[in-house]
Amino acid sequence: MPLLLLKDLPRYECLLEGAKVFPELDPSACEAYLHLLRAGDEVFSVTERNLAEHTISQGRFGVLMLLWNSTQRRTSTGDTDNPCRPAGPRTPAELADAAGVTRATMTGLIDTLERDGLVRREPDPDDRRMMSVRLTPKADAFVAALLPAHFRIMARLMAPLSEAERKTLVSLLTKILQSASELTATAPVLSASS
Amino acid sequence: MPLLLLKDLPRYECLLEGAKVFPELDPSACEAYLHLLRAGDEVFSVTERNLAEHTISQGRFGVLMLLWNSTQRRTSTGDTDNPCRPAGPRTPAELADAAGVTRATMTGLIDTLERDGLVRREPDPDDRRMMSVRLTPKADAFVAALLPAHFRIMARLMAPLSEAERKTLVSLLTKILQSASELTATAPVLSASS
DNA sequence: AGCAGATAGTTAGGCGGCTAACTAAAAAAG
DNA sequence: CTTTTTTAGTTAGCCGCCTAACTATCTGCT
Repeated sequence: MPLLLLKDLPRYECLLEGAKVFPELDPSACEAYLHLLRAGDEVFSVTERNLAEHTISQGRFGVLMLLWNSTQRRTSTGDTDNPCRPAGPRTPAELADAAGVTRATMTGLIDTLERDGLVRREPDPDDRRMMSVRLTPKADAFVAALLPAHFRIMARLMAPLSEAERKTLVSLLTKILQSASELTATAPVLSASS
Repeated sequence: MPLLLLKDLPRYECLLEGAKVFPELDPSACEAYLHLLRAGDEVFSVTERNLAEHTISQGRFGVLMLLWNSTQRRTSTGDTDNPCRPAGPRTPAELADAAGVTRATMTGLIDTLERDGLVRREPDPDDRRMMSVRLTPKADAFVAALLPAHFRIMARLMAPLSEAERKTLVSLLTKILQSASELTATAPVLSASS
């Protein structure tokens, strides 16, 4: 997320000082929060820069990956129950849900991908409201050429962490993800609650 | 970072399977990468939703915070060397640097804040190219009213983590931040390197 | 059958990122 | 002292995100 605020994260002492003014300020929570956003944004922008060299955005890349997974499934040799390849060709609505964006946004992404010749829209024969989105051969080659560098960057980013540290990180992030989901689920009226 | 791809993160077995096809794919690195982006995005959107209830975006909130810090310093009782309040009133260029956005973006943010009466632009008397951006009293009250809930949300998000876990998380994220900076600094030609 | 409501996709308009091009002013070079 | 270069800020235009409103189609109720 762009503009995640504060290129230089505040020192811990400053958070302690802030806690004197605002009793709600939990310094260690705030520090973790800021580092999480900062690291996420930085990592995001590193991969984004790599993708940009191939003239594609994170969003469109995500759509290609989702469709590519579907393609793989279609051409795979019969392991239709493989949980790694759950679905077949996808509709804009499915893609939007999987990517976590609105359908309006997906329309725009598919527009751009189609203009660039990476994707085709085909009407669904059974339900005339629906469309099927498919990768073109050009897109297959494009993704296959792109992925090695993409994976290499992930490996580079995580290089300083041992396997154990990576597991720890994932488990900590999972806990945070959990509490974030709960905050999202419950009515967001925390203005006065504990 | 909106659209960070994949609402449901892939299972670890699927990453292992992918590693068979792409030798560059480091499963634990990829898992950590995906969790980091996912958690960062989720946490971001939780706070964003809270801010949106007060009709302000993360970006504009960030600008207000930067300016608010300056204000605090100006009104503080003489501790001019306090590292927590490094600078005085700020120019658009300084704000852009501190927030990590371009000056063009900062112009837009300040435009909106000024339109909403939270900020004033004042010409610099010494250098007629420069502007000074200052918070209005309305903005002071606004920020003071907003921060408690904001801090409460951070605390809620990090609630499941112990103090020790938070320290661990911060240190792991710091390592990742470090390697991300190195990747940013070195010419991003990793297509063929190790 | 016929109509109300749900669903798929698009369109319109706003915001916040970006780059690139521009203006005005200050600083540096000659 | 003029000319060139650098710097501060804005503008214009693209992209991806959003919400809200709209069209077309399908589904279900009576």
